[in-house]
Amino acid sequence: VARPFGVPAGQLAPLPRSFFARPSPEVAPDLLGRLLVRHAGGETLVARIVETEAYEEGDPASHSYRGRTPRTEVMFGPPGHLYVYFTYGMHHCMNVVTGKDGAGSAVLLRAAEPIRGLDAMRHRRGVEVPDRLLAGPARLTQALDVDRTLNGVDLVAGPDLVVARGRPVERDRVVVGRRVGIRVGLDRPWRFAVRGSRFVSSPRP
DNA sequence: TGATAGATCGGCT
DNA sequence: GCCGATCTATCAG
Repeated sequence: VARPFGVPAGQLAPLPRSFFARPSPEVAPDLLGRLLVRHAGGETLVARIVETEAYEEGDPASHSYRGRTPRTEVMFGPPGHLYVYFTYGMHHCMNVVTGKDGAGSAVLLRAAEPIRGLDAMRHRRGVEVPDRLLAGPARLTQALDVDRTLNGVDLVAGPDLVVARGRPVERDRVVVGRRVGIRVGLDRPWRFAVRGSRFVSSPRP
């Protein structure tokens, strides 16, 4: 079979919008094993998602909790788009918008396994070991050159960034745990990771 | 591995 | 003003 970017061609088809139009706790584990295909700097970067977190409307840990604001506008928009925010004065984090238009829910992408474009990622991150290139939400955005200029882009149509089919991870290969870096909403076990993957961020679930 | 401090600024109270 | 869906360096064990 043809392997355009180091993966079978069939895995590069974008996920349909209907995939994202579900509650985030349902979409988040289903994103594991999917591929991020990023076109930047004249080349194509590919990474396999290994860790995600769900954020819902009515969830005190979610940016959407206090309602619609200029920052969270995209989160309340139609599913299948990218929500990027800036935090701690220096980091960007990226989310996939989920649920129905108007819902205010999203899935934070926390870690991925680098598949293609390792050298470009190493260059942007200033790190050599593959295990550390994409292991954390801000590391992921830095390596893939994602910032607020990509806020709101369509992940189904592309072309800047696409979430492709990849190969979904079986339920018994998924670890569930507490979300990281929050002080409220800890009762919702909405962190999902590929069991045993060395590309997952710490603390390990 | 675990705990801790510092960096640095936009968003919202 | 306060604090954050974080990261890195550094120190202790």
